[in-house]
Amino acid sequence: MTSASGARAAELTRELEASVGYVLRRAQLAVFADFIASQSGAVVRPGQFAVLLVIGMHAGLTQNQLCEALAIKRANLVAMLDEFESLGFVRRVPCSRDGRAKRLHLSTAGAKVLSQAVDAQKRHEARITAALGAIGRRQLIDLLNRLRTLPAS
Amino acid sequence: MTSASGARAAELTRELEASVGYVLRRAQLAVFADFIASQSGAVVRPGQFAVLLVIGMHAGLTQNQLCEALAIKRANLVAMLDEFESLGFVRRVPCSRDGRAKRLHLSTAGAKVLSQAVDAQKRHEARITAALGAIGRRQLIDLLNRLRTLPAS
DNA sequence: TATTGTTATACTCTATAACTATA
DNA sequence: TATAGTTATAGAGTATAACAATA
Repeated sequence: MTSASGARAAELTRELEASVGYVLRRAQLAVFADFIASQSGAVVRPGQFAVLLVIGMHAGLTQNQLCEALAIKRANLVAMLDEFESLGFVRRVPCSRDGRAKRLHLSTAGAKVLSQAVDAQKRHEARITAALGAIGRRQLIDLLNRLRTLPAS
Repeated sequence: MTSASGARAAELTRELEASVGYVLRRAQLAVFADFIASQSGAVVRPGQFAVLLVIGMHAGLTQNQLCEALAIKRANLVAMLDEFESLGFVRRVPCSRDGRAKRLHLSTAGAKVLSQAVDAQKRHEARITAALGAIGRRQLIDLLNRLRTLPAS
């Protein structure tokens, strides 16, 4: 145990710095902040970016498919789509084959916003590559993907 | 662009899987879920664990020092410490040298809860090491630490 | 019966402004 | 004046239960 007198911030977290969860969380916050800072004009948050990108790349997918792909709850997608629809970025189109489902499409305005966000994201990823190197970036993604399938307990 | 008909979840996120931010977030959620699942008895969330651990390892540090170390807002620490105090885990002791500050200490009960949480965290980290290997784990932490200092813009 | 989208709700995490008491 | 802790508040993110319409 260390005396608290004169303790500096870096010292206080020494034990936590060896914890994957802690370092992972701090890095994730920094990356998201950089993602936000990279935006110009209309600001799209990471979750919104993911939704717009998947709709843009897979026009006509249903809300349920989108939720399963991004691991978000159906109930939580509703408000985001309501906002995108009110901004004229996304259209919900009744599915002809299944009267319960709605297919999602980007409007021209939505495609433009997505395009700007993609440009910003490229600058953002370029800063990450500058920090890690291309090889380090690839290693990081591989290591993170291994964590996504941790045994349930 | 891919047809949405018959699209599977894994297909829909193909573009995002190359994004560090997306993979990082998904991994962070999985790691935190595993951290929670590793607990037995009293459940401590990751943020609570960090607070208890830093107090336990650096008894007598002030709330402000704790906040700077963990990058949390002073205002947001108050409720957590109120809860810990009401549970008898933490004591706030007026600082003799600075009448504004309060020094933090774990009670015996708090130390016991922390000890159990540390045991759980060791099992949690062991699962991570099993998934990544010791070398992969070290590489991951190094790569993540480089992301924590991304240029502001 | 089961599923899709929806509503309502609640809890956690985070952020800002303003207050108080001290320095 | 500046700082430490606090209060109040608001915005995101996430989770569950229940409902209507449809399968």
